[in-house]
Parts: sequence; C-alpha cells; structure tokens
Amino acid sequence: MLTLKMLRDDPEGVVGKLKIKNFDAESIVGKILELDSLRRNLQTESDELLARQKQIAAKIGALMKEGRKDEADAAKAETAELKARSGELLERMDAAAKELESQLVLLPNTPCPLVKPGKGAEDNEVVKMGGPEVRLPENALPHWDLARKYDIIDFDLGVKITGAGFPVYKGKGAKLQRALINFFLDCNTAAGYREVEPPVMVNAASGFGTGQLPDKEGQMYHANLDDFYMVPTAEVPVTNIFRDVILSAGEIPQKLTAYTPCFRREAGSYGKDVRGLNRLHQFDKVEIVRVEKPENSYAALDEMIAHVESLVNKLGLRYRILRLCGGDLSFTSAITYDFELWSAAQQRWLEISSVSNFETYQSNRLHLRYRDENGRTQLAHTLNGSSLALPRVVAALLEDNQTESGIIIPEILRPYTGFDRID
RNA sequence: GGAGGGUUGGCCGAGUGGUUGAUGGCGGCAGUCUUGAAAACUGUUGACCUUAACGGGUUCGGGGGUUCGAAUCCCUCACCCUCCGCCA
Repeated sequence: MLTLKMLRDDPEGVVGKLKIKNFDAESIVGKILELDSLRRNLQTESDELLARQKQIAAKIGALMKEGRKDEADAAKAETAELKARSGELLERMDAAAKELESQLVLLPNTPCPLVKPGKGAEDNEVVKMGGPEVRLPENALPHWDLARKYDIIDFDLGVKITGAGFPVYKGKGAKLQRALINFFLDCNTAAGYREVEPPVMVNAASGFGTGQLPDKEGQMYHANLDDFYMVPTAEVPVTNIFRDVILSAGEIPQKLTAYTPCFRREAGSYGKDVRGLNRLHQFDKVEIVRVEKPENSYAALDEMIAHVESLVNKLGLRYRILRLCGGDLSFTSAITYDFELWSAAQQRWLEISSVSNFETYQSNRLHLRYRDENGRTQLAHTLNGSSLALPRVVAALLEDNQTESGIIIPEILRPYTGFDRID
C-alpha cells in the first residue's frame, strides 16, 4: 500500500498519478487525510492521559513501599476518571486507525513517470520486437491439436482427475516441462539469483503482504479448514520471505529465483482465451524476485528485462516486449513490462512474462526495510518477473517449431530433454 | 489427534505484580592502549507511533481480561519442544 507520508506530503500528486491508472482517488485520499489527522489528535490526547496515569501508578508504588497506604488509596481514586477517558479515547483511536487502513488498502500503487495513460491492452506500447520470423508448414496445427497428435498433453484426462484447466503432461510432454524448469532455473542461478523452493500454500498474512488479499481473494484457491491459500505465483511465498525483515547494509540487494506450480481460479474466463494451454488453473512457472535499494531499483528492473529477453532469445522464439499503459497496470505495480511470444498457428501474441517494479508498495505492507548508510531504516523496493511461465512457452514452442517430421526442440534445451524432436 | 513443557531485545539468557524497555553475557559500534592487529579496559548499542524540537506513548509470541500498576496473574489463539498415536 501507499505510505501515509506520501499522501500527507503530496496528496494532489498522488491523485494525479492515479488518474493515469484510471483510478479516481480524490475522495479516498481526502478521507484518509481526515482520518489521519483525527487519529493523530486522538493519540496526542490519549498519550497525555496515559502519561499521567503512569506517573500516578509510579507514585502509588513509591507510597506503598513506604507504607503510606492512605495516601496511596487517595491516589488510586484519582485515576478512575482518567482511566475511563483514556479507554474511550483508545477506542476511538483504534476505530480511526482501522478505518484509515481499510481506506489506504483501496488505493493502487502510483505508476512511475514512464507509464503512459491508456484504457487497456490496446494502448500498451511495444518497446521491442525480436526473434526470428515464424514460417509454418502447410496445415499447421494449434498446440492443442499437436498435443493430441503426439499424445504429450492430455486435457481431457485432467478434466477427469480434477477439472478443466488441469492438464496431464505425458511422456515427452512431461519431460519437456521438467527440461524447461531446469533450464530456466539454471539460467537464473547463473545470473546470480539464489534458488529457493518455497511452500505452495501460504497463510493470509502472506497473501496480504504481496497484495493478493484482500482485493483479489477470488483469484486464489482457499483451503478452508486451515485457512491457507494455494499460491497464484512464487512471488507470494518468495517475497514474503522478507516480511517483517530489516536487511542490514550487506544483505541488500537480494536476488532470488524459485520454481513453483501456480494455481489460479481464473473465475470469469471463457472462449478461445482459455483454449489449450492459453489459460490454466494449474501451471508451472519460474520466477525471479529482487529486493533493492530505491536508488537501484530501476537499474535492477532493466537488468531483469535484459535477463528475461536473453531466455527468450536462447529459445529462438519470436517475441515482443510491451510497456503496459496505466489502464492495464496491475493494482500493485508501478511499472510493468510484458513479454509475449508470437503464436503463428493461433495468429496471436501469448503473454509469457511480466516484469514489474513495485517500489515501496509491497514493502510497506510487508514491513520490509533495510538499514541505510546512516543506520536509518527505510522501505526497500521489491521487483519480480516471470522467467518464465511454461504453458504458453510450450504452446509457442510446439506451434512455431512444428515440421512434417515432428516438433523440433531448440538446441539449447536438448541437454535437458535428452531428445531433439517430438514425433 | 491425546498429554505435558515452552515462546523475553541481533543472538544466548535473567527476571513471577511497583522507576524493568527489561540484570548479565555474546555480537555490533566508538574510544583508551598498540607501529598495526589481537587481548584487556571504558563507553555505547532494539523497533514502532507522535512531535518543528524537547518530550510523550506503544512494544517481553498475537489478541482479550484482572489491577492504581503486568514480562510477571487469568482467558484465548498461533507457533516451538518432549512423550504417545498416525504417517510420505
């Protein structure tokens, strides 16, 4: 969430920036500032009362020690009224703080200056195109037909076992998944990211820390009995490693990578968007997460983009990089670059990576701080990116590399797959 | 799942109702000594809220209660440990 300081220092600025996200923050910001000053006044008042109560209690202690019981009893009477008043004040203060928090959580992150206004996906800016042109053979098939033809991904079997969106990978299909995961992890660790294997279920505090809760509750699978959530992305458990942490000067930056299956309810999706591997309820993804000092976070973002681009290039796939416009930015992001692969058989771009800087939006919720040169604690910046999400990489790879004699595995993956084609 | 024992500052560890935000040790930082380092000695060293500042307040796993006063008593939740049961 946004920091109160930001809102106090420059409320108009925040409202203006949020307009770029097509978010009208005017009334919420006004309410927050009102609640903030109310809360602060109540606190000052209540602090004074508490200070007096403490003084009297200390006096009573001293009197009791000296055996002056009558005087102590007289002092006790004094506190009765103070107690009642401060009790009431605390209640009001608590209510104001709660209300303030509930309003603050409604505000999305402000976009950084590079983000342009726009309504939605159609206004995103293509910042780069790369990779070879795709030339398909006659009668090229979409990946769901290829999957059936070579018996490598079984969507119907997944429906039987669980439901739609839970495919079963078989044979070379399963091996390809494992190869891609290992390939991506190896590339990431070679680039200095430390590998972690986190839990794939998280508690509510973690969901709140990265911003999935409360507003995106419906996107996560929830285990009622234990109040755990299936992770929608490794970002959640990995970033929460740093919840309530103060990093010392030597511990920042942090660069982590993790593979996890990801679980998304995707309520409301339908049609060609969800066909085959295009949108699943369970899928595999390798993620990179960074914790940076504010002054370094944009350089880190550029590094992450270059790194993800290097992965796509190694796979030899046609891609483009988009800078999302304000209207398409996620709630928590200050800036996001999307990577998309060209699916020639489907004649559409498939999103395979999203690289974002959250600045202090997550760290404020997480209480993730670091100690600066002066020994003061400051909120750190968090960033993350997919590197990469498997299903659509697999979709594009199957479709774009299909030939009469089977699907050609990119050279770089062969040590991982142990085969050079699927046929 | 059953029974019992725990949770104190960066770490270890005292503390069972009255200046205890908390003895002591380790670690960190600064200084003395030393050519330098080590050792020794001295000092210093949590976080958060509020304030222009002085100051004030909160914080001994979380929440609630008793009391003039709670790290200390009571209730409750979470987590950890031990034993039993179950088990990849």
